[in-house]
Amino acid sequence: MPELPEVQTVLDGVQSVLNGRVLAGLESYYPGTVILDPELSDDAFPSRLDKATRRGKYMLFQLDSGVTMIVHLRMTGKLVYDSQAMETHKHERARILLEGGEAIRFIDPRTFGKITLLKSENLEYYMPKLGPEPLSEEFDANYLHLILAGRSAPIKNLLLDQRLIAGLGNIYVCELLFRAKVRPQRPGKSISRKESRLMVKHAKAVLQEAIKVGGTSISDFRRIDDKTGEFQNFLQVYQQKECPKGHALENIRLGGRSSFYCPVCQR
DNA sequence: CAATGATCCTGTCCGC
DNA sequence: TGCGGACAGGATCATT
Repeated sequence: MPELPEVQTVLDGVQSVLNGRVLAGLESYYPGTVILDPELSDDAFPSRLDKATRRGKYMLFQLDSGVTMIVHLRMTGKLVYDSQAMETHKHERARILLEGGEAIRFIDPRTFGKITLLKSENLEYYMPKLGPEPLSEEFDANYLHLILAGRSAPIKNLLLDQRLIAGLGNIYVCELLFRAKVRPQRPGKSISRKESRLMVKHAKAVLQEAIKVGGTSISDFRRIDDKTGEFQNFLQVYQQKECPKGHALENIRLGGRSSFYCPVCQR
């Protein structure tokens, strides 16, 4: 489900829910969903939220007990706020307990999502090495051109590699490649400096537009308040039949993922 | 190191 | 209606 704009949308929602509230605990209902740092202190809870941040598709909740909670939604994870959470939902894998019976449910049918609770000073050990944030200044034409040099893999696969750029996923890569008029199967090293500049520009634009409207709600993505995002209404190629100019789109598989592109507009 | 494919799971959709 | 197969927004591990 969630790429950078969706994760940012969820993070903003969770932050407003947690603001001023006391976190009482974390319950796990499915083996492997919750990961606990062996060095975790016993007094992780009760605590309050110090700071909520996003790194790529990871949400980081820094608690004032010296503990950090990392949430990754992977494909189908959702966070759902309930003012009175009683029986567990069918796909509820974990629950963040708040004071007074309130809770944030972690719903995840495919069980790929993870919540990690760790001593804040061990954060580096628990976070993978990620590339720059696509919305940061560090991600510019120079950087992109540099990491593409000498690479024979398709540009789409490289843009999805979180070690190179952190936060892009299948939907937004399809969209930015269309806007930059670059075919997804082009080898990284074949991308010109000019095309690198266009891809950077359009990556930032498409992400910012999506954040502005609360992300893309394909299938069942929801904000924590259960509202849908709106960016699915602005997709130009992902899961579409034709491009805005009316050309029939191709859908090929790259790295095991469906890749929509326009054979006329993209070169 | 780079590239590719399999894998972790469950639900949904499509064709027969 | 039922069944089998393909597919799904992600990341990691093994293999070549």
